[in-house]
Amino acid sequence: MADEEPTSIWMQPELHERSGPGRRPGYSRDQITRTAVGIADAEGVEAATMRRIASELGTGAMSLYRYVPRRDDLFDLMIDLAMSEIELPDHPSGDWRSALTLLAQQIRAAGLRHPWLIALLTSRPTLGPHLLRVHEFALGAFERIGLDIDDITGFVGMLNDYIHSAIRREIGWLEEARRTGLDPERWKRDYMGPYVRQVVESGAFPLFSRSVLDSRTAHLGPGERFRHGLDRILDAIAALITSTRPR
Amino acid sequence: MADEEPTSIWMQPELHERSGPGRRPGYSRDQITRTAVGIADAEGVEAATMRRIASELGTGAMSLYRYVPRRDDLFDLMIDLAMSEIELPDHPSGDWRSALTLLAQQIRAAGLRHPWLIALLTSRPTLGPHLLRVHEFALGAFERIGLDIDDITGFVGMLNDYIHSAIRREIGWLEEARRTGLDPERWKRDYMGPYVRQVVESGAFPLFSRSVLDSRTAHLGPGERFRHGLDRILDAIAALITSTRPR
DNA sequence: TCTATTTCGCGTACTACGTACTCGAAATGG
DNA sequence: CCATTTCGAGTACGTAGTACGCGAAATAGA
Repeated sequence: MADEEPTSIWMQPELHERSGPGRRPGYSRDQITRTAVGIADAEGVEAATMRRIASELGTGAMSLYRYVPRRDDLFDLMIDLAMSEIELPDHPSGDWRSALTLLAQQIRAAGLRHPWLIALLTSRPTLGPHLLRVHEFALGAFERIGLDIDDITGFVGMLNDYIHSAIRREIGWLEEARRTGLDPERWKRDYMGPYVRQVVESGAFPLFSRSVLDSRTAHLGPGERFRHGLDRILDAIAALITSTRPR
Repeated sequence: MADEEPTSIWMQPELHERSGPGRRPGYSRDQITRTAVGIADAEGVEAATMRRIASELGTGAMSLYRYVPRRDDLFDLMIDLAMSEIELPDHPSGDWRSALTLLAQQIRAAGLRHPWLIALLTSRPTLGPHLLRVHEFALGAFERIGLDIDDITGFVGMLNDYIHSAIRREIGWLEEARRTGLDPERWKRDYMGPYVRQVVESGAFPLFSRSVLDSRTAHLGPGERFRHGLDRILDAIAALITSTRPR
């Protein structure tokens, strides 16, 4: 009857078990979302088109619009499905560093399993229930040591900023290679490599060049590098905690 | 003759003043990029289509492909044009904190002038000359106090993570409102507002709710909030510097 | 000045996207 | 069994990026 009010996907009820006449829905948001995630994992988020998802389900593209108002809402559902895979205790236990290290590694694992996740997550303001659950866990880790809510929010923000950026750095050029259709090794050697070499050899950016050439951490595996940076951030937060709350 | 090697846009020469027969180019990468930036600033990056840019220049879409191999390369050019507006001394002077504060505020100003900048910058690995210049400046601020190159890279990364995320937070939902076609006030009240209210009232996420309701920093203006978070990060870096380099 | 050669401008066209509209099919309550 | 309601999905529209190809323009050499 009336226009659907434009509001968050989380407020709009799913097609339900009703009482009353009429056909029963043959699909579900969850089923559609899982299909979309499967395609996006394998071929990139840009392959998860409405037509493609529908054909994977053996139906027509327009059928999906009975379940999801717009494609962007499907992105929100995909994000939250990925976040639902993050396994955390009901409440942070032990010291805050180990709780947040667990959190960070879970998010990293999800980000590697779903290379589109971080890009979507940071490109739209979304607040699905599982994202809220994870966020609440992070807030809880700091709350246990009695900090002000604004400080907590700030620290969780710092941590999130690092986690997201580090994952992006880890998969960024892999994704770029996939998008441009080259295999990653060729991309690095033929596409970006020559340009970086020219920049280095030009001598115009000596510190950048040193960071490319003289890195002692280059031998670290990706997981170790992530962990190293994470420890750095946690050190920084620890320092801020002791300095802002000496009373 | 031979296929154009797929390589970075910065390696591919512009159509030039040549010697030899043939027509002279009537446009330039710079002119095309400035047009694209103008459209993106006013109507969002998704409005800066090849057709639209071309029609703004009074020509056809395919003409642009004489100057830019793919639309993605145009994004790289747009990013670097925006970065070119960042004014910095040739070398960092004074203490590192004031140098980096200047840097951060310049980047924030550019990010507000060009609301698409941070989204593009963090969604693709790009290294244009002006981005390198800005990066080199940040590295230089730390180099003056005699740090190891890996530490410098880490600190600059921390700082960049904050700057980008903070700007994203500042303009994120404004951009989302524009994308969905609502005016920002209605978006906040009608779209996201009811959902957040429901989440808060459900009581399921008490710390998140407190961060929404009890924020003492809510009265701060955007610039002050940015500055406040920036000082926090610089404090954290300062603490790391004294702890990793007490010798 | 004429002409051969090179390069630019850009019209046409193809594929693929999101999604509005519509209506027949299906399933249930009475 | 039928009236009512809801789902499934085909068709179609507008808009992307961009491959292809050709006529127009401009210069170098004669």
